[in-house]
Amino acid sequence: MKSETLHFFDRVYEIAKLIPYGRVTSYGAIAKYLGAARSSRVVGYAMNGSHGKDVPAHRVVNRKGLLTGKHHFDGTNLMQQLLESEGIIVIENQIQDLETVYWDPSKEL
DNA sequence: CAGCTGACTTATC
DNA sequence: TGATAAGCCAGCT
Repeated sequence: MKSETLHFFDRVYEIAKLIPYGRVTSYGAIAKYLGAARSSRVVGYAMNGSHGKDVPAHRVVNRKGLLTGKHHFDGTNLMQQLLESEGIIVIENQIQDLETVYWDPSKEL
């Protein structure tokens, strides 16, 4: 079971890729699904390495539905544009109707 | 080589 | 009930 230790990043990428269209999830949700609910920081940090990959990091937000990582995107409101493009309402970097678009891997998977 | 920071979350005071 | 502290892993200085 130790071989899965370093796969934390890869796991995050896998989950992020599984996020359905028009849905979003939180770092903690992914972390919890991986068995490390308190390692949510690592999930966000993993997104740092998602650059150049097929990981829809724009679909991953914090527990409050706030686009905390939007600052890390190429432009400024790119993350919001992508979410709105999927039918998600985003105002002031905060997702509206979060409960509606929220996607929990622990429940859906 | 060693310590700090960071796209967060949960628990405690 | 609101604010503070600690925890986690990996990359970077």
